[in-house]
Amino acid sequence: MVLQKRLDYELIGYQVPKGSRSARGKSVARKKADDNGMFAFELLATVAGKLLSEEENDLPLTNCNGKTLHSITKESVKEEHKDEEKPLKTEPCDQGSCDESILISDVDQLRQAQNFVVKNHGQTSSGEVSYPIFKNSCVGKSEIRANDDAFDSYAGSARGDCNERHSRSFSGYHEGKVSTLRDLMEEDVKPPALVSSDSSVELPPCPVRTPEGDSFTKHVNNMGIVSRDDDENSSGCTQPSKANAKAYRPQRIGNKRIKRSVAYKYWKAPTISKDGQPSNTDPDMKPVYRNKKMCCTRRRIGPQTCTPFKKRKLAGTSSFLTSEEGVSREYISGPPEKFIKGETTGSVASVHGVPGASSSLSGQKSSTESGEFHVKLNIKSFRVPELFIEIPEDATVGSLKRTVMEAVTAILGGGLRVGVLLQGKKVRDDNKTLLQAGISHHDKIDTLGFTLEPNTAHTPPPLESSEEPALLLPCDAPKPLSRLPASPLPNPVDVPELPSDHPLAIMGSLIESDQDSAPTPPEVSLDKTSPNSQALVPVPAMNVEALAVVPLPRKLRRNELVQRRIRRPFSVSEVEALVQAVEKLGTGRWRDVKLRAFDNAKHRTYVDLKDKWKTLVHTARISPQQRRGEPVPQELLDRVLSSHAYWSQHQAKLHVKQQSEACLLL
DNA sequence: TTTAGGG
DNA sequence: CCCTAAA
Repeated sequence: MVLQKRLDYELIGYQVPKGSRSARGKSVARKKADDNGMFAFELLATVAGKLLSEEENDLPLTNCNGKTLHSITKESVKEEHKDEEKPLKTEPCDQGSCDESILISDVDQLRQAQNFVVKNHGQTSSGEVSYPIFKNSCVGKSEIRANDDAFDSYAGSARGDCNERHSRSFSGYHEGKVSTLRDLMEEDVKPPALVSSDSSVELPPCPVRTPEGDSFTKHVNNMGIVSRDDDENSSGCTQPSKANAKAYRPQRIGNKRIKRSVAYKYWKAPTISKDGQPSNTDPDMKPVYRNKKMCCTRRRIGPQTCTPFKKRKLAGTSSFLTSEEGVSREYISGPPEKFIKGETTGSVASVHGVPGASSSLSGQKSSTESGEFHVKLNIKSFRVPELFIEIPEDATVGSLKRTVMEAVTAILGGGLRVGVLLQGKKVRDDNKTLLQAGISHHDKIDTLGFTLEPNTAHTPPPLESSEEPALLLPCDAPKPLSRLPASPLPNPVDVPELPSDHPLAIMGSLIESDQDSAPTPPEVSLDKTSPNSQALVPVPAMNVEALAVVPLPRKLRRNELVQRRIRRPFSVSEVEALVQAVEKLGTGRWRDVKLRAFDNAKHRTYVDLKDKWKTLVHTARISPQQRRGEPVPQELLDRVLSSHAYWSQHQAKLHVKQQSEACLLL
């Protein structure tokens, strides 16, 4: 099963500092195969945030060739919303040099913290999601593979925001100047091959016209993340970014492409612009172009800040790896707070996750504090613990189904409890906040999982301790997803929403489970050798990796052992044998009857035979219309009655005799 | 363990 | 079929 998480980021675009060359290493952030793709976004967001923070003020952008490019600031972005036609202006770099090292260090930090692997782009191996962040100073690529469907859905949702001010998505401004998560997002969507082949730039879903320069569609040449689109022609910096926006006029490849375009939020200009005016003062976000200085600042989104911008949320799911899943993916936009803190610029608001629980797709503006993140977790399925069922081969499929159902019911009948696992440890204190529990912490979030445990309360404590956790949902999931065999349960468990302080916290947690609709669990074994069937015995799933994480209390299982035996209706032949034996031995010698007629039928105990006789007598006394199940020949029933009468009398006689004897004794 | 009955 | 008191 898959656990889907939604993380909301605010980050949308950023201005690349002139001096930032750190990007030039063609370094690629690659996430481990088992990691969630979300990290890529985080990384991007972080980097972007760093860039922004470092260069709050307007910075000139240069392409690989050193040519000054148009710089885009948040403000410009804002303006652009209003006036799309307005071209961006190029600015000289006022600010001091930007230190490239910053970026690198950030990446390193991220890598350490998040287990990122930084590699050259080319090193990405199959099975891994590669997130090339910087191809080189001039060109950045982002490649992420994601499910198209998911993306589309996301895009669609984003689309709704298009009309709203500030909500417009832009993939980039001026060539190479601005790269956004969107770039990544888009790239992600397409398979690598497609990406590479596709040179066209994607437009925002909304009816947004790009100005001459198609600012929206442009990509940053210089640094940072550049969408592949730009790249297509030039692999790397070799290709100078096009200063002319026109050159980059986006091409629409298809609806799909368009849909994919992700809406990004714009950052509001920092409170203080270069000119010294607070940019955010303008509630309307009136666009202002500053030729010389543009402010790139991030604005905090929060009630207090009254962010004018609407946010768009990118949804990303950790399930990137498993495209086949068809799971909707959500992308995270915006860097974690953690990273934000490091920002130096005072005037700049840090990028942070969108607090609001508002659906990412909705594009609603979140009113929540910046510190709050909402994550949506969706457990699509879960795996059923192993069940061992012994059933005769002549049993019907229907009986098998019932048996399985009984076994499952026995396990789950008492209800389920949800357990939260963090790094394999159970979080027991329900009152803790996620932050307190450490879920918000990056380092600890790698593995967030859930367990579904049988509710012991209802189940009487049984005998042995050999139980295992009924259901354990491992978080790590990418792999499991792909290989889930599964047997899905009819009803997936849904975990609506888990708020988390940090979106990333949950990233690591991908829960997947399998569910198999099949009533017959894979584990079911049919014992052909023995005609007899035994009761169901749930086997602990401890041996399963996924399940092994946390041993659950063993008490739960007891009643499984005690599980009711499988119902095995007597066949006519059995009835015949029974009647015959009883006629000879009488009622009251069931052990002898058993040995005589059912010695080889291990699943028929003398109690069973006695019970059957009882029911036979009852059946014989009722009208045929009232009888159920396989009809018993009337002839047998007649024998049952006669025999019953005979032996009853005989027994009575004996009883009387005994009594009389007793009396005599007295 | 086996019986005998109620559930 | 289960559960159990009684034997």
